Amino acid sequence: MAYFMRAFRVYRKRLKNVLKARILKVFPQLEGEFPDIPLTPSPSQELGDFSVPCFFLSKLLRISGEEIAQRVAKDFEGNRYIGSMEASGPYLNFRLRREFFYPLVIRESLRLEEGVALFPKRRRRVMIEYSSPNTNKPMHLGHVRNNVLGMALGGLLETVGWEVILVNLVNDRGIHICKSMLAYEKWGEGATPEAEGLKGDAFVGRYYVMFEQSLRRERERFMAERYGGEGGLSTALSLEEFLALIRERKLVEEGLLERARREVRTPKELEAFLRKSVGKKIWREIQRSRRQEEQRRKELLDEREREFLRHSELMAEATELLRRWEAGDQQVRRLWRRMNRWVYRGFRQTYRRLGCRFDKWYYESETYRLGKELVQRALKRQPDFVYRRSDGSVWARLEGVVDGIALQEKLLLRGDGTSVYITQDMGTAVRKFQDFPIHASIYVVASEQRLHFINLFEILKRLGYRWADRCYHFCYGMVTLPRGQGKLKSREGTAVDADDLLDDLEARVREKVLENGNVPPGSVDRVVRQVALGALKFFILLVNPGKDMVFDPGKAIEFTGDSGPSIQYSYARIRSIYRKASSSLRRAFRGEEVDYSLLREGEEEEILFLLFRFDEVVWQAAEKYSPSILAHYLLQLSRAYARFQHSCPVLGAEGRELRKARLGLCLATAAVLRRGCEILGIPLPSRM
RNA sequence: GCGCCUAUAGCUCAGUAGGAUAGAGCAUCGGUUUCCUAAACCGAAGGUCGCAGGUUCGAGCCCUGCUGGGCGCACCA
Repeated sequence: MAYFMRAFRVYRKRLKNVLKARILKVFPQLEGEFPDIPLTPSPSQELGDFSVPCFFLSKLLRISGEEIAQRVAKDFEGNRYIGSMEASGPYLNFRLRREFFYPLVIRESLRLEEGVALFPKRRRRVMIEYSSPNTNKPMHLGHVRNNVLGMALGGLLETVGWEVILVNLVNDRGIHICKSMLAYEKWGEGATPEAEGLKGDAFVGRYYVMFEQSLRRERERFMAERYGGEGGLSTALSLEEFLALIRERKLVEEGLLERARREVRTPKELEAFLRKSVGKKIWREIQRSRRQEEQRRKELLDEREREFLRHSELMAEATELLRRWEAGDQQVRRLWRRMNRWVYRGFRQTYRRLGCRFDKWYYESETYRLGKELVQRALKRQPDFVYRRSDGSVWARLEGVVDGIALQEKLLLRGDGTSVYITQDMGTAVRKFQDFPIHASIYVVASEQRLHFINLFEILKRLGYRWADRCYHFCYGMVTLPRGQGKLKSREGTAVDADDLLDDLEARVREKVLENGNVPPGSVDRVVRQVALGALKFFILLVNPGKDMVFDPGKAIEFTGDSGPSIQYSYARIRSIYRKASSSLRRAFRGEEVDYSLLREGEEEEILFLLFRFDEVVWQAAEKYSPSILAHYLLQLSRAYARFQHSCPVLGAEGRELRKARLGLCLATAAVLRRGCEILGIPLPSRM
């Protein structure tokens, strides 16, 4: 018995060989330079099971696809694999022999239930860094996407044979942590998460928000004092300001402006109004003026912000804490350790809920100095690449174009010798390859950091690390709130907290579970957790990682339709059928031959052909780093199963042989759903 | 100002390395339960695939331009 699932691949190979032989019989001149056959599922069952678009040979043969298809199909007599062939335009459609194909699909799928691997081991290790939270606040929706994608990617790579090392690089030091610490020192009055009945990370996050709020108040006072009422100036122009700007620059006639004033209520509407009413040239001029004005304001605001930060007492205190932390001040370190412990305790709970696994934890407080040494060494050994400026700062001379992006000089050490973000990441990258014999290193980090990683990998490459081009930034899009609410801002407390989200989902699931009453009381809690998690994860995994996604906390996650619970539901119903099957039927199914060619309904066929694609889908999802491919497939299978179950009775089918065959189909479907969900990190309850 | 990403049904998303008539779900309207879990099933309606060109037997997918949206271009992380 093979230790991995290979029958599908062998079968596809044979199928192609048979097709190739047939084509060669008709076109012997193709011998020697035969291209790979593009085998695709037929668009509809009426046409056939599989199709080959014959364009792929028309260049070689210099015959139209139509004629090729016709000549290949003509007088085909059938063989062990293929029953019949038919040309339809340039497509060669054919049907498989059921008596051979069906048992193959079902038996092979059932082996998944016995724990058979999908692919052989590759004896290669890959490290995946994901999650990487800051320890000053709880994880929010953005982290949830990261965690869910990280785990799913790990599952996929493991499935295709990699040994996967999952790591978390915790950002446990820096000014943001000092902000929480300062607020706690000032206003905490010795409170603890236990005393407040709060999760540790939520507790600490509260002080971070407190700091930011006080800072905002301080900013407002400062701006009001220094700049009068204009303290609250914003970058974007208000309607009045926009109108005034256009008048001041005499860009359009007074009359038009008056009309605009009557018809328009917001800057956005004014924009639309003007675009319609003025010529292209003037419109451009307006756009340019507006941008100019906004740029001017931005610079002004930035200058004022810098000025404020220089004078801010709170910031001064936070910076002082950071300085003492770096100097190893015992008291500060004690507080830091204490607060971080609280946070980790909270994080571990959340990770447990989300089903995250980490094989190794890295802490920036331990790794942040590593990069400095690299820089110092490069400064000596590669002066043409890494050099010091007169102000003491150290730079990398990056140039050229990578992925369409022109590289620029990059700061590696500040004038005072301290390291910056990229310096730390350089050190950690090297550390990873020292700690583990890994072949590749993947970073699951949001797309806003694309440039950072391009720079990082390029620097490592220039420093002579061969593995630099086996580092990969798995970037995923931002999670945004609907209706232009923009980013989730944890500072302002507008972020959707991961724990709150799960709590909310669980409450809704619980209601439904209790209402349905299919779950024994002792299992309700577990099932509720599984279904809520399935809903959340599936919602995220369904979306292509590269794309931004809109998350509407109120509406986004439904338990109906394209959702995790709908897949869990299909699975639960199969388990239910199996539970209700008589023991004699189960025995017969296990012990006797089953005639799967009895499965002749369209609904049954649809499932069989989907099952047959499972290994390919997983392979492709892994190859493309795209869990959404697998997620969509599972949904498709689950839908097909629901249709089948609606129209084909299993236990009530006519005849014991048909009952056996259908039971096999159900269990094969369950096996594939289970394995697929397992890969993605989605739990499947057997009742719900 | 420069660069990267993106634009598919009212909304949220798919679209398999150019291939047959562009698909799901939600929402809307209509139907299905003495039957293995109605978190389901069936049907209707909904589209100039942002706009304009180009490449070829063929383009939602590739190229060019334009427009809208997101992100980036820190001695922040």
